[in-house]
Amino acid sequence: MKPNIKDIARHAGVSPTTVSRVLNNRGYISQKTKDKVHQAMKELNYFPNELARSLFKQRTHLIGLIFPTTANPFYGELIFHIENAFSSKGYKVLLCNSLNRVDKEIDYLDMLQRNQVDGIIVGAHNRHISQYESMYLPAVAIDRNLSNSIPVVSSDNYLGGKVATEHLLKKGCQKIIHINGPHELETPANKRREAYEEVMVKEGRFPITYELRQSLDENYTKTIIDQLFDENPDVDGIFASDDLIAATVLSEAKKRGKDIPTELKIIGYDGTSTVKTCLPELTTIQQPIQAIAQSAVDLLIHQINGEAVDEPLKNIILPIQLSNGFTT
Amino acid sequence: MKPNIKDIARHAGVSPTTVSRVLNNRGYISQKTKDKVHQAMKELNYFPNELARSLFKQRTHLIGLIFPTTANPFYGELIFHIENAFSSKGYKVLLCNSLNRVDKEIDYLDMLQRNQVDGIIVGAHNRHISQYESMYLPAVAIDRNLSNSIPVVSSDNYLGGKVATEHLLKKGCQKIIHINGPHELETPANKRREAYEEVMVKEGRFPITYELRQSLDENYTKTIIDQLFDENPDVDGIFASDDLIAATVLSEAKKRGKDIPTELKIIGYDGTSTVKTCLPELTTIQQPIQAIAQSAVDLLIHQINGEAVDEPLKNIILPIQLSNGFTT
DNA sequence: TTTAACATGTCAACCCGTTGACATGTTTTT
DNA sequence: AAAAACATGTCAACGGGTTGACATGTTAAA
Repeated sequence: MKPNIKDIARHAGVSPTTVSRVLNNRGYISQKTKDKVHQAMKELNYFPNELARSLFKQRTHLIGLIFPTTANPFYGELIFHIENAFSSKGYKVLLCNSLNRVDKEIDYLDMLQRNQVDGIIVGAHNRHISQYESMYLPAVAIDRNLSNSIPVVSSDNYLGGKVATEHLLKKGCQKIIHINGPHELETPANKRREAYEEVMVKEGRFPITYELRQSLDENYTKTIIDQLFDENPDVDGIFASDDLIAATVLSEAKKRGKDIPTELKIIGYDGTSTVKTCLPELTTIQQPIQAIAQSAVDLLIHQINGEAVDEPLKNIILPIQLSNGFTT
Repeated sequence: MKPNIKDIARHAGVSPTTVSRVLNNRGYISQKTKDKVHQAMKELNYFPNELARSLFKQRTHLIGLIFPTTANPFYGELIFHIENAFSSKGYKVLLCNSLNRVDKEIDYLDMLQRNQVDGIIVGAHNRHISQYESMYLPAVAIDRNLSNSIPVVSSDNYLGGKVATEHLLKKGCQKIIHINGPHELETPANKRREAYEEVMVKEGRFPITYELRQSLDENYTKTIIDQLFDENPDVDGIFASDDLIAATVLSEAKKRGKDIPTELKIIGYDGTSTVKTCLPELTTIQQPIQAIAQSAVDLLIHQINGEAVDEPLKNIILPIQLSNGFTT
């Protein structure tokens, strides 16, 4: 079986306490003893059992990440940066793909607490989940209000929606339509929609928002976009609430022979490096993905260390940037 | 502090053993007692400590995933399916982004073993790492040989390279060039290159492979592609070893005013749904991502359950598919 | 009425490493 | 020569659950 600390002690000819002292750099130990112990660990292929250590220390250095899915490039990149940042500070990350399903999110939350994670970062979107309120656990939300006490990190979604809409207006669009995800989820996209609608109204335009409900049908998005074009043959500007929707709009528009950007201008949202590589021509609102990740990680570690979260940190809003492409 | 099993016992007016029996469905317990215990757990917000359970049971239901980065859509999707499959079987997943760096991979491997994971799935690419040989731990590799005893799951990379090359030939390309990642890494792309080179030679053509070394420079890929076009103004077919490279080729070609597919045909590799959404027109070799994930997960759980891995399972090769777009 | 099956309790050992208290001996420093 | 620092050992409690052994009492089936 796996060797334990006693096996190492025996093999190195010292006491278990001495091994523990070497492992934790406590008290006085001679270099010779250190070497002997390290040698023994190597020879027996010993890995200190973190379960036992964590159990005693009441600290796991384990973080739970609840996100919709790593399959989406925005989350894939965000999670990458989050894991990176945690890893460099000695934390490990448990990955949970909630798929924006309430039942999954609740199950994961339960699982993470059983596993004694030191904290969680939640970027999933869902209807309100009450569990977060009674929870005693350091947490940071990304782009979502989980409870009064849980700080939120996000980029400036309202500004993003505003900049996108104003950009299309400035480019001369007469009929601008917005496509958005499910309204009932607490997504940041709602603020983008809000901004779009307010800017439109302020400019004396009539806002039209198409809603994409959650669907298992692969072609659902295409169907709705098709419908949008059928119902609005004169549309000349589309603001999509994320780049993948924008990409679908783009290809559907091309199918219909619409010239981009003369007949139709398109702007997306997110600006992931994946989409930038695949569709460098797409105009989009770029989120500061790495900065969001870093802020969330710092804020969580701050809490884990028992430091208070001052009011200004309760709601961190990071700047977005217009990334000008050829689709507008 | 967090309640423990004794607190629950006291609160429910039963013995700790009874609580444990309820928790594990062991022995005889009346419904009334079960209810009392569950009620107490709810009231005290109790989460059974998995560390303690795992420590005793010598089983964590924890799996380590070592992959280059979730930021890449291929890995993002693969990891999504892997996590999904594990989650449905009661396993949790520790995410490690190795960035194809040997030092990171070794550190993660160490960390995972300290954390007593039940097994690991490795999809990272690197030079040979000897640690895998001495390791006593169920493992599955994706697209890479880690050691003699560790089974490998992959899609048919040789066939993929062959199909891609033959496809370009069939479409009438006269000068086909291949672009590939770093040769020194043990990547599946090497088999794609091998197939390309063999098919070319068999057809009496001269194979030309451009190698993309690992680089921190964002524009490095573009630079090499630029160089490729400069050095080969007559190139009329490019087989890229992944879709993101293909996408870059596509946009660089457009910049040079090359008409796709008449002047230049492009074929990529991977066929992730992200790229399919962004670039539906791209011809590519589609990997069965979900099937790869499922096979790897099944195979690992198989090993964890102590069942032998028969010879045919040691090297699972799944079929690829040509996804015909408009770039060829 | 006897015998199972049911229901719950007590107790201790175990999983593995950590830590504080205390002891003992060796060096090194004043 | 005395005091301080260094080096290692022994021992037991602890973190939080699990499990087997054993005891006792109740209820239901034979």
